[in-house]
Amino acid sequence: MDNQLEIFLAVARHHSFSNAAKSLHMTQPAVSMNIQALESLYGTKLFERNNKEVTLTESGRVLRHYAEQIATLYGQSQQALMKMKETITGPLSIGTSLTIGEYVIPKALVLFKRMYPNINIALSVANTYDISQRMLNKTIDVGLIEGPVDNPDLQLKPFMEDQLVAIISPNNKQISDDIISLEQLKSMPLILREPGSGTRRIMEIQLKAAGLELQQFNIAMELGSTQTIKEIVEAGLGCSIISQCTVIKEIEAGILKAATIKGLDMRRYFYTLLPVHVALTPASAVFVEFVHNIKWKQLLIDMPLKQ
Amino acid sequence: MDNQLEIFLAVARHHSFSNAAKSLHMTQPAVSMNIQALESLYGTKLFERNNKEVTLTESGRVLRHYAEQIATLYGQSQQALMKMKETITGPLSIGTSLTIGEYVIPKALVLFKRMYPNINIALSVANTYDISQRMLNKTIDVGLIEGPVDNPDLQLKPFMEDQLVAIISPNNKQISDDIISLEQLKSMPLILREPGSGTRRIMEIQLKAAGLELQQFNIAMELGSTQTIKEIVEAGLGCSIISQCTVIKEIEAGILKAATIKGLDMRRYFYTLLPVHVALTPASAVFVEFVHNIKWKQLLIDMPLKQ
DNA sequence: TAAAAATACTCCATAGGTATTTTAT
DNA sequence: ATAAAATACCTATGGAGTATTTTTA
Repeated sequence: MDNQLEIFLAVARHHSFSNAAKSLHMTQPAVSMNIQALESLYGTKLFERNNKEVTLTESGRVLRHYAEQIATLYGQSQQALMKMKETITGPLSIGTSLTIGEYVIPKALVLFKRMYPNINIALSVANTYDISQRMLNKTIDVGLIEGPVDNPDLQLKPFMEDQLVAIISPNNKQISDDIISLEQLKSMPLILREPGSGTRRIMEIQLKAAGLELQQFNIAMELGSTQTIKEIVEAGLGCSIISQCTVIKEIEAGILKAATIKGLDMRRYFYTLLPVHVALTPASAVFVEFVHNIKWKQLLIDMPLKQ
Repeated sequence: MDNQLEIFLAVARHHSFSNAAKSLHMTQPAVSMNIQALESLYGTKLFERNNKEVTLTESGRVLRHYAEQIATLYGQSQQALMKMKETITGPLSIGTSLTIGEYVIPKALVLFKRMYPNINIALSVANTYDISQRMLNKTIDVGLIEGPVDNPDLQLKPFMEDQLVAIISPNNKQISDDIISLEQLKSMPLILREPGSGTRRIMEIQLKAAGLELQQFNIAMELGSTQTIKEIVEAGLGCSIISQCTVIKEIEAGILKAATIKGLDMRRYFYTLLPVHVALTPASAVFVEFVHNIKWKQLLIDMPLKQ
């Protein structure tokens, strides 16, 4: 609801600016400013401040009367919209590629389930080809994948930008500035995802675009598990090239260090995969909507949900 | 009221983002963004956009139901607070010095009267001494003055910062950068307010502080009318030193050019003048409150009310 | 192709934080 | 002296504007 009225009500309830601030998870000066703004908006003092007690003025009491009604209406409107979402029910089968299924979707599903509690989600993780096949079999409703699928019965639409980054141990002092050169990369043991994975594919394409071959690098290992790669890099046994979104938490925590590769454009997109000619179930429709409109950056950074 | 809901209602009413934008005096992209923000807040599409028609979704209709109630409550709260202000009545006699009475107070009084329609204001303009005398006679309730009054029965409190600036004709190409040096000032015919005026007093004090005397300047005229001074300067017959707040409009319009004087701190304050031991009438109390809390800068710049 | 909405990009205002001061008991 | 609110100052974010692109009837 209107934030200033909410602050006003909190102050009225607590008889204190500082306590209201605490309850609202903001600082006391911020509360003061908001109340002053309201007071100047209405042209009236709303609180009497004697420094042991904050009490409503007569105008303040009048405003509280309305503010409380407004607050309950906001609450009711949210409940009503929530109710509408509860009417959307049914099973929803989602197929995702490995990276998305492990690192991108989990947090989003929590949010989605909170919004649509009566949609029952089944998530299966597989490679891009399998997902496209299941889509055609109609064993999944929606696919979330990293790369292209060439099938006239399937449609792709990007929902999120990702970027491959080089990751190294933060103990490695050679790399500064969050930028790494191709020469530096060649000099280090490289740990990669297995051939055929979406991540690997993008990397090969981009290297080719820059006139390079993987053979020129010192490939130490090829692994099917993102988690294993991260642990090996963390142990200082080499560097890897990997989706940014899989290492956000480790970078924040200082466990790993990420660097963009000079001269390479490592951006790529994640896509929703849908059948072209089949009508969506309501559950699928709202899920696809949701996936395309959610603010992924905020979600992945600000919601460090234990995975 | 909550701005986003207002925008939402406008779009619902107009069945159009662009028309809603016009009615709200904002741009179409701004409206789009606000609706998108609401939609992502509630996690639901609120409008169906087919490019000839914008219609509410079912969720949108639900939200409208509540938004309309919220809107009327906001309106009612304002009316209720307004009613309270209408209960404050009676005469209010204000005495001001020349600059304040001519250039500062008029716009504020319009606002004040709108807030407290049943307070009847009498404004008299006089010099600081006369005002202090009338205060002691109790022929005025509140004084607004530019300088100090030394009387134990009267109290002063600053309510606004002002600054003296040099003003010249914009045709004068010698002065650039909005800064003028004392040497440049000495070389020009100077038109001043009469001795004894608050403006003149401040200027003399500041010059003395900088080790200068007025005799060192080329004083061409001494006038009791701010308006006349402005017109003479506008005609290019010299420069003057005058309250910034008296020339805001002319500077905006490019009729006059203002410059701060290098090396001099020409700030000064305007004060409310009240009796120390006399209880204020409600009308006086709210007026003094009003004068101290109003955002003068915005008022003087943004509200070019024909004076 | 013509309208209306969405996007890209830039800039400025403002909201909120930290640090400090003022106030009142 | 102490606790609470106000103020000063700063920074970052977001909101709104302009210009442009996309959409779809």
